Amino acid sequence: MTSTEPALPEGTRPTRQRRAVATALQSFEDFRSAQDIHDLLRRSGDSVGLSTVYRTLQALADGGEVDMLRTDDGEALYRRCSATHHHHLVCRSCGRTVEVEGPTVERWADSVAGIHGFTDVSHTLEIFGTCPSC
Amino acid sequence: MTSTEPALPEGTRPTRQRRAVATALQSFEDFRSAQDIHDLLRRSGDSVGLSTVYRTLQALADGGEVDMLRTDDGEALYRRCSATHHHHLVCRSCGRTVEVEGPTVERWADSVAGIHGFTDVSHTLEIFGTCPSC
DNA sequence: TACTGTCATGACAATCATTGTCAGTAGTGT
DNA sequence: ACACTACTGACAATGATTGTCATGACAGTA
Ligand SMILES: [Zn+2]
Ligand SMILES: [Zn+2]
Ligand SMILES: [Zn+2]
Ligand SMILES: [Zn+2]
Repeated sequence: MTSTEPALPEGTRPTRQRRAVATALQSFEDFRSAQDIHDLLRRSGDSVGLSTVYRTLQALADGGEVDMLRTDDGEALYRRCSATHHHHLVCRSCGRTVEVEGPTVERWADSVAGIHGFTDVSHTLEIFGTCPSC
Repeated sequence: MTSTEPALPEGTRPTRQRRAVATALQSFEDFRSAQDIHDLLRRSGDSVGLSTVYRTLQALADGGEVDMLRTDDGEALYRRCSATHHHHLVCRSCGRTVEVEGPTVERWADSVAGIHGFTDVSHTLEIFGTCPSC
């Protein structure tokens, strides 16, 4: 199976810049900031304006094509993930990330919300730790 | 049972300002930003410098006396919570917050991390939805 | 190909939560 | 009262993110 590039949002133009961002997202496995990715592109010769990097990442995140999480100090990090619903196990020191699934948790979250009468439910769940190599 | 004021960190002085912040935290049930709390204090006549509000909230959060979560756009929000480990069910429109516990989830998170060889594990979990009154 | 209307880009400025500075203030113990 | 610090707050600085808008690229049409 070939890993697929994040699909660009519907009704937008597949410009060089957007393609470059989508491709860059294929080149790492951990979560990176918009600025990291901007640097990555500049270094690879495929330079893209910082605003465009931000806009593209946000569009991809809105479309569910990439996952976004916030560091402890509020910075947004992005990562190309698989299409199915999952959560992350992230190494605090090197950033290595493993996708994990927890059907039980999903059910639990929905059920708890339901009991309290909440509708239109979503959740965020991330696990942090130190990976074996760190 | 009387709801207890968040305890000020060890080895610090119980100044008027810190007490004011701790007291303010008793006066609301939802998550509020440092600036919200700063306003609250100013309005109540118990004015405290903004830097001090930030510093105090961070100290309380570090000490586990208050919980902190990040909005979708990265802003830090604080709330006085109970002492036991729990998670939050938060109304996206009015902010009403319910503390929830999920022993199963805790175990699941630790177990998943263990399977992948991660140590020193922690996790974040929040549930969002629309509350009955919204 | 030339033309046209629209979307996208990027250099730059602006925002805004948060953090740093540091001289002045207020606990705390003697 | 004194001395020793920790604490405070007005203000400046930081830094990620967003807004601006003139210029450029795309797609469709003739
Ligand atoms: Zn993911
Ligand atoms: Zn690691
Ligand atoms: Zn809580
Ligand atoms: Zn509500």
